[in-house]
Amino acid sequence: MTSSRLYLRFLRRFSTATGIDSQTTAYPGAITMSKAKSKLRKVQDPDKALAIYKSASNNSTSPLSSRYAMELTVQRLAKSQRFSDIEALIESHKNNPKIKTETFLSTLIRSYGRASMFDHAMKMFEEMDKLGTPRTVVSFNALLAACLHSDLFERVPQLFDEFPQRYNNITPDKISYGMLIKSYCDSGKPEKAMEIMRDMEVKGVEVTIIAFTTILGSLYKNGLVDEAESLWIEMVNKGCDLDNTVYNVRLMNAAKESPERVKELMEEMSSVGLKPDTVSYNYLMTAYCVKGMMSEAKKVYEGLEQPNAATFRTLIFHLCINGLYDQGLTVFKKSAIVHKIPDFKTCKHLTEGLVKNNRMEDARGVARIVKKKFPPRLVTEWKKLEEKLGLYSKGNAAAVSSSSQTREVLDQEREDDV
DNA sequence: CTAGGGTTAG
Repeated sequence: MTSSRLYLRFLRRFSTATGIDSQTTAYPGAITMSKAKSKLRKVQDPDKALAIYKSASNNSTSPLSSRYAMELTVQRLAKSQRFSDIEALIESHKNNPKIKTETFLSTLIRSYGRASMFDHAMKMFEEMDKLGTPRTVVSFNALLAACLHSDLFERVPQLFDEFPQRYNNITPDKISYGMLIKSYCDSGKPEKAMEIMRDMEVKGVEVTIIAFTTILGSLYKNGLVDEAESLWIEMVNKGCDLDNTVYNVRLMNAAKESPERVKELMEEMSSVGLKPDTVSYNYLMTAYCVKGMMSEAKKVYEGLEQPNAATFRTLIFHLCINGLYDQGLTVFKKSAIVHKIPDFKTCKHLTEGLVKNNRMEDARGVARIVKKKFPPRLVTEWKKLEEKLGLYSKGNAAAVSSSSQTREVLDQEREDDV
């Protein structure tokens, strides 16, 4: 279920916001914003996230890192459908004198977008006159971003038509156009996005590498490979400053073909002076996975300095598909230690596989980690699965302690909590 | 002191 749908459901149930103070405890000791960020990344519990954020929010710090910390906090709250808390948190920033600067206010608009609360984002945008904040393309772009993150693709073209007319200080720029392009791509209309691109060329608005990348990815995803290839050629001929992300989009498509094709493209990347990154290697790993070459896939994983959440999700999922639950368990433990455990479906696969192989103790070990790491809503869901699998039914109840392997992971967790 | 938009779902 998307967070925007959850939000709509929430709206039907509640009409007023509640304060956040009654529900949170102060986090002991002030910490720096960068410390807060690294703590926030590890924490899923929305109350802990709020407490960490509050303990850092009063320190003098760069707007960029405080924005990031706020967005992390908002995302944690959103996962638990704590929309009134999100509102209270974001609205509390209106007391900051910086609210009169457009960049600061735009950050708040974007944060609402992170929680799929587009109506709140819009309300903040409309309040700008009252707050005395100038309104230019900066806040307009923030509003478009909030719209995209709220999955309201069809509203972006609408805003694009109406707002520059309504507010004479708003002139869409290359980034506004980039988001218009993305809205069409997200709604599965890359042709329409191509039209906008041509339109930009006529109007003399720069088509950035990011806009190109958006369209390229959409063409590939919609199976328009020939169109994608000719767009790529066009980009190269124009002398576009190619970067990792655009190559990664090409690798995404190559991964559907073969590992060899991926390696070929990665070599091309290197030859133009780019260094394949974790995302690039993830596509190589994926290419091996879809061919069932799991030992090759694992080699790619083991060679990674910084495997990310997608690395773990993809590898564990495919190990499970291939019945390699033991290896899946090992990789899962690794993912837990670095706070990047896979999604619900993958964890479910793994646990079911372990149960099927009578590895009840290991299955319970996975379950314990999952319950510690998932947001509350998913934990509820997870407990239903445990019930169904009979994870703690009699006969299994004797061994309530988790296996020594998974206990190590949880011990590590406790150290992190201090 | 000029942000902000793009890539991984099996």
